[in-house]
Amino acid sequence: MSLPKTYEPSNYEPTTYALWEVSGVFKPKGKGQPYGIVMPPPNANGNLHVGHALSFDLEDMLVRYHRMIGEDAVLIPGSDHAGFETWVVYEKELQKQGKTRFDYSREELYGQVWDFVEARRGDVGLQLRALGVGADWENSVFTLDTKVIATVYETFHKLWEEGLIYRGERIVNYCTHHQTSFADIEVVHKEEKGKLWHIAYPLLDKVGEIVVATTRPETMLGDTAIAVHPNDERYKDMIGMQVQVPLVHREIPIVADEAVDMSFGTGAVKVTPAHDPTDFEIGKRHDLSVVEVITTEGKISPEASQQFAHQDIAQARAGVVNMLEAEEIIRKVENHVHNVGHCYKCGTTIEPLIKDQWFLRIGELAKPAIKSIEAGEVKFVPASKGKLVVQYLKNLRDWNLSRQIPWGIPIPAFQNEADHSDWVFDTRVDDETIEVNGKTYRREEDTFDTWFSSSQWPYIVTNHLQDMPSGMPGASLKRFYPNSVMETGHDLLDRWVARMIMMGLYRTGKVPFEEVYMHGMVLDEKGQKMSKSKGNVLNPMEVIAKYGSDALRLGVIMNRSAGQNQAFSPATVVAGRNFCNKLWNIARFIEPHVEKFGTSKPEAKSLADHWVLARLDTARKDIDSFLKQYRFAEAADLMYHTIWGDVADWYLEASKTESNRSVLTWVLETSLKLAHPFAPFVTETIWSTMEGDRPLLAESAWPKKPEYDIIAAGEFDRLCDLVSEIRFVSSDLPGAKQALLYGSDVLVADNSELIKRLGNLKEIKSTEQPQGLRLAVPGREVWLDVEEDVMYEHQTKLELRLAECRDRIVRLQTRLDNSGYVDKAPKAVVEQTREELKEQIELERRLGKELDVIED
RNA sequence: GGGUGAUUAGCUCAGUUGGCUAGAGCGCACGAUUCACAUUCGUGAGGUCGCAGGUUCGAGCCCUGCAUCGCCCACCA
Repeated sequence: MSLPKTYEPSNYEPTTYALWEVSGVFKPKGKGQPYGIVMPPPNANGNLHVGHALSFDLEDMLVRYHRMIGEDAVLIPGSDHAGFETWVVYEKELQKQGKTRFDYSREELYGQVWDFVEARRGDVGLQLRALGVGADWENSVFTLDTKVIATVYETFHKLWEEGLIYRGERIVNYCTHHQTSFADIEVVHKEEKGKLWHIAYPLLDKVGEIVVATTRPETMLGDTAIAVHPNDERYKDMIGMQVQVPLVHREIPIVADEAVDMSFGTGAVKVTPAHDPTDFEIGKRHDLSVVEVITTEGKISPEASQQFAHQDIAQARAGVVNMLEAEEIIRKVENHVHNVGHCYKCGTTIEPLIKDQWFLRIGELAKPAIKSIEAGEVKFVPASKGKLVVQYLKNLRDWNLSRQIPWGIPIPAFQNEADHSDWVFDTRVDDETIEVNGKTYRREEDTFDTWFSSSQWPYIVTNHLQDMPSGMPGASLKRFYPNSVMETGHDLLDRWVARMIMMGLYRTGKVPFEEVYMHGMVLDEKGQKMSKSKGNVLNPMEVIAKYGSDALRLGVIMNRSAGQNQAFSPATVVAGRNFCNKLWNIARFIEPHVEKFGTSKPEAKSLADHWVLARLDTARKDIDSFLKQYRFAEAADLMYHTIWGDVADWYLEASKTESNRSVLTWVLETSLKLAHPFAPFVTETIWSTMEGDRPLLAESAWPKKPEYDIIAAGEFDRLCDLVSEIRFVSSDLPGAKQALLYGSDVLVADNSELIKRLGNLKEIKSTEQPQGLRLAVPGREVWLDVEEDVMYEHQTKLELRLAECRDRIVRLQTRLDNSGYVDKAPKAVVEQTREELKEQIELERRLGKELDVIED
């Protein structure tokens, strides 16, 4: 025996992967129906987690399957510079060295982070290989590769030329710790307990005051108006009057604006355009001046208040409240729970600040995307995600593209030193200043939001926009746009998938992919979200080291449905590991019988032969259908049970009585093929151990329908029914093996050796004078030869079964007596019920006879 | 506040045009075993499918309401 007793994944996985890689099987062939998946690029800097394992395993399964059914399948890998994510990690490194970002230029920092990432970049590739992910490594793309930057610049330029890009002072979400702004989507809102202060502002045009309610009294230093609702009777008379801001004694107007909610607080709101998005909008409508109170460091600015200058926000708030109390103009303080934005990395409260940023107008881009999705040009699995994304696209506001971090693609824009409103597009981003038409322009120091480049990933990776002669390396990838399917986590629906559809349509006029499969999150064993801060992140490499890569794959895909979060289950991984070992031992059993591998044609002789061919063929068809519907867990489950149950437990056991080399060979080949997408390593390892000239399993063809006789296969089903009944009845019987007696029963007569082995019987004898327990199997004339007292013990069990059987008969009969059912249900269903009833009546008769014998 | 998902066996979960006695893995009980595999084999126990109504010949699945848990989105100061 050339294979050891148990499968040890770590002994084979690396060499098996090398086999694939050397053979070039993962590269596109250039002919056949294109099937391309672009991998959501993992962060180049860092380790994979189990969620990645799920994602990449699903992609790999799809690609392996489509390759085997003859398509030109490719998985194009990549890695992500992950702008902000990586920057956060690197900034911590800087901190350790006692440095900050301000000690270096943008170029220096970019270079440092590049080296930092480069040193760890290989790890991700190794981890992906350990997962068994068969990707086209030569065409791997890094998100900062020249071709990426070039395309991103083209896109930005096109958007600029078409007026879809603008630079504007807007309220941005600013993290004072990371010193950068964020897109709305990157802000995490949390409920916080705060206070609602009611503060009286004295009127200047008449005696009196107007009371406003605020959660942020310190921002009153920057108030430039009070706003009320135009329909609010309480304040109608005051609209247009001037009031005085306490503490700073600025005169500001009372304006009417529909954005004000009459029912909240006092119905009057202080307007601080510099630090609140709504206030900013009100400010624009009423042409209010803007006073910035809070700096990018999160301190009070000296321009706003000498008194509170350089204090942090909490301190200033306390100070302001104190002074207001001293002036006796706080009318009321309420407890108030409200949502506050936080940095998703460090938890710092996000400050809405005014900054000059680059924005992308979303409206015109979102419309075609919505239309395409609604027209079904992009199909979502699960379908509900399509509706969600449309909802999201309809409510999108303009996209802030600017990030104040050096690790990213520099924004290719320059500002006229003499005229700050004059900006030009230029890609010479390495020059701090450039000359255009005799004027000096200074470069923008900000970089793009990572998702701006990521949103263009499908057409960049496939070189779709590049003008390439067909022979050129990389030109062959063009046929993979639009991608066949985008497989990614449902958490990226908004920030990535929606944007890819928008940008894909914008640049190429085509949707970037035809289908989207969204997997759910892999939670920890207790069902909690995995996160670094909780320390419950599971490294897939540890799981692989313990159980093997295939076991991990089976463990994460089984028992899981699309879009649904689910806890990681070590028990399922163990089940996967055991399955691999089962396959291994199936191979060990069949190996001595194997004829030439790779060209086998099964010649079925016995009933079992016909049956196993039928079972594998049916399984193949059903796996096809499951995989086409992205029902991975069901496909894997079917594969698992067909191989373990049908092949191992029935067919191999049967072949111990009568073996058929050609069928055994085909069964092993076919099992390996069906299992390959789900367990690539162990199947390829076994495949390569067998005799015969043939390609690697990974490049072999998916099984085709073999020749078999459906009647013979059905006969074997009858035989299995009999064996199951024998086992069921004898499991209760005390003592040694039983003997089976039969009357005129051809199936039993022809297969007595087989039945004896499978039923674990002492012997099988033909008899004219039956005795013992008559077995209640429709169509059979068989008895278990047992002593009388044993029969009495068995009586209760029989009675129970008889009762159940009668119960069923009543139910079936009632159903058939119901004219509504007979008239309205499909004929086939009614027919089935009739058949069922006939069978049950037959069973009842047999059970009755069995009991009669005992009672006599 | 809006949206969305979940609720099925002791545990983790499948169950896609409504149709046989609701399934899997793990766990549990009983039994087996030199001859592919104890990472094994055989047998079994265990479920009013969250609750209440409705539609239907027929509902785990469709409709309405309720309850509990989760996730996402959101500029009520």
